[in-house]
Amino acid sequence: MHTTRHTPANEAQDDRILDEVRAIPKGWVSTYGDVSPAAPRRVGQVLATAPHDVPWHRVVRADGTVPQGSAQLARLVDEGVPTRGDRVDMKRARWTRTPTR
DNA sequence: GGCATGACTACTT
DNA sequence: AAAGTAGCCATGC
Repeated sequence: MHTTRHTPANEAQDDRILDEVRAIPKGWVSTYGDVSPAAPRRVGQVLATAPHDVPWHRVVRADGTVPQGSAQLARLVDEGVPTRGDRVDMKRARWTRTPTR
């Protein structure tokens, strides 16, 4: 099927990633693995160049640590995300998108 | 076209 | 609990 269309990478995949991140409610967080199980590293690379309407700070590591340090943690705390020291309390803050629909 | 890099994850010591 | 190792996808040189 003609492989990729026109531009770098599967634009669709990157778009889907951004869409997932936009869907994370305020006060909650998601993990790279949740956004893209097959390519968690891809998520970070996309977020690095993502538009400002994307709540990048709501994406954290699976163990609750935040890649962007205090800058990111401060935003999360400000939104009411439960934290434990310098990491997010994943038991309470991890958000799973709405079930298959 | 091969090799290194990155906002990762899971498994093993 | 912490550190090391291997696996993963796409990008850039």
